[in-house]
Amino acid sequence: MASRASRLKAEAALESPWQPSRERARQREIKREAVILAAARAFRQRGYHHTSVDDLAALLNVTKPTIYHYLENKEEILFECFRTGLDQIRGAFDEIRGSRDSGLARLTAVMRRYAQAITSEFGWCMVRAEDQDLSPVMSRRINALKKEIDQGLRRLIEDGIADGSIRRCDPKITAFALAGAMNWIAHWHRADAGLTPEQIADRFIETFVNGLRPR
Amino acid sequence: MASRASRLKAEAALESPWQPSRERARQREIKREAVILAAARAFRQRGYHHTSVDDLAALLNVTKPTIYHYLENKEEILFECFRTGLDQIRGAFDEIRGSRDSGLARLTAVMRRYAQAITSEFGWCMVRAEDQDLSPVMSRRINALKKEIDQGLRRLIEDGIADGSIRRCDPKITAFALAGAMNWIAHWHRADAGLTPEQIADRFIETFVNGLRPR
DNA sequence: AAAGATGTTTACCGAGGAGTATACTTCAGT
DNA sequence: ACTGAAGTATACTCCTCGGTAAACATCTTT
Repeated sequence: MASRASRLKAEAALESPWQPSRERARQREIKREAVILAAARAFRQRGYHHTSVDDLAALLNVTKPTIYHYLENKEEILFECFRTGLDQIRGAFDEIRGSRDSGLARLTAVMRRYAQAITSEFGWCMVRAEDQDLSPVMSRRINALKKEIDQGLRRLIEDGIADGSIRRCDPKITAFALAGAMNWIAHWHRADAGLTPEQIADRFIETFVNGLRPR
Repeated sequence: MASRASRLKAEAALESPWQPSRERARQREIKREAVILAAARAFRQRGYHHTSVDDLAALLNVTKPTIYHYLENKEEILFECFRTGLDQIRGAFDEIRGSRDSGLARLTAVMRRYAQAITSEFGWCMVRAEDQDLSPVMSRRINALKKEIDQGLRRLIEDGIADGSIRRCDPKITAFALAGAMNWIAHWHRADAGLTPEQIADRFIETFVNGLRPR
């Protein structure tokens, strides 16, 4: 909507001599991210549908049209929260890319970062936000990211089986179990009390690695 | 459904001189439950906030005030969906009450029923519906039920440790991991394709019991 | 058959909230 | 200082949707 003008502008940005000053663009980006962070917090606390754009604006000491100056609509706000969280987890996979550690070692490394991401401000959005609140296009983009993470987990499990660090098992179902346990952290974890993300991750790893049956 | 109704009618006919009113109360209960079931389906498919009471009414070929004749408000509809799902899981614990099996054996029995409940129509409501959509009073009731289930899992794990069927571990964190993996099934399971609840449960049990490390 | 209870509908209300038209303000570059 | 772009606010619009009043219909009891 406001988009046509700004899209055209964005396209022209590299060509035109009248680029907005670097500083201004930076400020804009900072503000945009502030909106997204405030939204992630509010969504986690009150839920998406119980947080109005006016609420967000009030949290940032501005008014609603200001929010719309930085983001197209409420859906885009949610999408960015979603994406930010998922990107953190994808980052975990980037970090172990090229590592020569065993599959299991790499898997546990990912799980530690995973736990951090899930307990971050954006954890809620990743886990609780619903497809239904996103347009089909955005929803597909999110699902692609989620699938990437799922495939990454399976791949690590397969690698672990291949190198002998992980017992022979069904990578798909094992990945589901792992992801489920991790994602669910967002439902019960409270930052103010209890275990740190690292502690949770370590105990989950212990649980999954050793199994319930006595050895 | 029709068969169930007529069976109940036959039973009532033999029991009571107040047969008509009994029958009526029964019909009322049946309709009330039909609303709840339709709601559970719709919530799972479209989400709570994207399902209006008018939508529900349309699904049942009635109008909105009819819905309100059977349930106080939309919150109560959600609450009943929630409760129905959670009760199924609580039922799993009732079934093993008094069993002399090992802790691990009882735990796996519960997990099988748990998987069934989670993949039922009401699975979504248990897992995805948000506290925020319930009044504090209802929310507390739901949380009490959830806590009961959590305590039940921990108890089984503790029993298993005591009787030697389960490795020494932190019951709290283990219960969280188990519940998380199970609850997450609601996010990826599609009834029309893939594994049955029993198959999922069995593979999860295998995963948790044996662990990732080769034995 | 009348009277009441139960069930269902039509037609409405009012709140909340997403999004916008438009005007005012600030600031960067000339 | 002047001009245009960027940023912000005021003051709306419009629509969805939860909930309800009151009438209409049907069934039960006497």
